[in-house]
Amino acid sequence: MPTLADILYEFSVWHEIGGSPFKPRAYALAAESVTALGSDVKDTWRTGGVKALVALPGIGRSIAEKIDEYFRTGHIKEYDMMKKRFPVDITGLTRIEGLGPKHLAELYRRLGITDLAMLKRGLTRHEIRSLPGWGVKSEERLAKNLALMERSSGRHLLSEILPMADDIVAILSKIPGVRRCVYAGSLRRRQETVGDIDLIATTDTPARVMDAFVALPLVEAVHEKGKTRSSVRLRNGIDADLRVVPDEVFGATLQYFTGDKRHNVLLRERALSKRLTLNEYGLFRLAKKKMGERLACATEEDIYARLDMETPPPEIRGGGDEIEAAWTKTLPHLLPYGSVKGDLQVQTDWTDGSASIGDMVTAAKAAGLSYLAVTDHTKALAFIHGLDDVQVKKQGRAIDALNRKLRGFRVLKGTECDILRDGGLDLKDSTLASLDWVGVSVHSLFNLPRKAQTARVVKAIANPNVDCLFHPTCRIIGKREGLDLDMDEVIAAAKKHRVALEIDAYPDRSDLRDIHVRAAVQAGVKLAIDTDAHTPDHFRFIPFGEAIARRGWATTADVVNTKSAKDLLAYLDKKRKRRVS
DNA sequence: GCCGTTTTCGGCCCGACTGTTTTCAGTCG
Repeated sequence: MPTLADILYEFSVWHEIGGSPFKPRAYALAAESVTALGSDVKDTWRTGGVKALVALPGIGRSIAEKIDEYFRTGHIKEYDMMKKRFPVDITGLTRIEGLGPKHLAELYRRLGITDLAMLKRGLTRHEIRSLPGWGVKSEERLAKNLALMERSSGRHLLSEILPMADDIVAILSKIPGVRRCVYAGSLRRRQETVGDIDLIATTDTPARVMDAFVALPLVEAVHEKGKTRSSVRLRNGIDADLRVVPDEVFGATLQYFTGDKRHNVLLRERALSKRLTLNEYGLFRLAKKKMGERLACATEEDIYARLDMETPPPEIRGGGDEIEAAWTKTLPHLLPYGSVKGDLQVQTDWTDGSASIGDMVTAAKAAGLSYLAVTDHTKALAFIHGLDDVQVKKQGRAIDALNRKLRGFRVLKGTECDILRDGGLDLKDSTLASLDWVGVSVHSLFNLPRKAQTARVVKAIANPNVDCLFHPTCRIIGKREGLDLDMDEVIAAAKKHRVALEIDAYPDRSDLRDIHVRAAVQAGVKLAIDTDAHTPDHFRFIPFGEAIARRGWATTADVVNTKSAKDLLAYLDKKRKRRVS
């Protein structure tokens, strides 16, 4: 059975083929909404049923009932019927650039093409060029884009793409005639994964800049090349789009291409309601359905201000309630980059880290931090020689000795204590009570059923010696789904026991993710932003953790390690009085 | 099908690029 998002997307394509004017958009937006929520759609449904689903953006009565049917029965009758009448691998085929609903319908009706293999056969036999509206060029283009799709590397972790994007921006900035150059899109919004690189350049000589762009050595193939927009495949398998505009409309273009799509649709609808129209060249008055005077274009702030809104930071532009908050001028003051003062999850060569405590301190200092917590694994992780109670005490004495030598930097004694099968902990309470910072986490039995897994985690954080739940869901992006946890229950337990939830910034973890951060913040649960550093080089992940916090609407006050070491220890002292020793 | 600082009815974002078209349809972001 395809995923829920795929099904909604296929409905959208299906209605597009059928010529329905507005249903395609409705289903497409619902599909995006479901994708953005991930597994939490099912949680929402489980706790609130159809009624709770309707409250989600882009989901109304009709779609909510289909989702309900999907979760209850594993099928959607209307979808199955649609599939019978149009047995086409819509999701698979539309991954090819330039192949949309109308073409799919044509290929199926005239040639019976339903999947990639049949499409390839049609291409080699040159059956496609003779279809009405098609020609040799469009057939060749389809073949080229199919090959590019097969060699595409899919979505990438933000941390992989960001340095690459910085390099490309630097290269483009040197093209003669370029005044400003930045990246926008999902990169600027700091989404956890990025599909392509959206670039904006301003210039008075667009043609020259475009010629230079598509001729760059790092460009492997050109999808499109126009006067103001070009799209290319880079040699590393990633697509990049460049938009070129006059410098004076930079703000409008930046707003437009930062997105996301739903945010922009809502914004433009809001503009329309004020008899204005918004595009990548500015915000204009609308007179007799024609564009009139330009009201704003230089900066994003100008545009939002003319719509009587605050400017939402890019990280929270998702087409949800940031629009409402911007309108009512109640946007939160998100935690600024550079706010984290210490890293509270660091592994050393006492277990599976690569460097000594001293070397990690040196690297943390160089990264601008003023403290770190040494949190080596515990003995349940035998294969990496996790520490037992005696070794933890011994490490503590080593840290005391190191602290006596350090100036302007503090090393906290900590642990990443394993959560055992029954929710018990891998170190004695007396050992835990002797530490400055106790993190706990799951490293085994990832597939326990939801009820048992939730009970296990909740029991662990109910231990009064625990300060933080590390990488709470244990997902690994692209590899491991993560624990089946009732996050509402975990968040409620964290609140009750005053345990912080970690934002593990290690790129393929990114755990908590944005929506759970948001739920934690709304519940008044504190967060810790850590890198999970295993080498000195890993402290560079901190901004990625800060980005997740920002996407979850967190402020400085929500994150415990924005405090100085002294304030953090004072804060933890209040908890320590309740500890069992 | 969704949605509401104009609305429970009647609206629904906007422009660039391509190819096959002599004025536009399809696709994309």
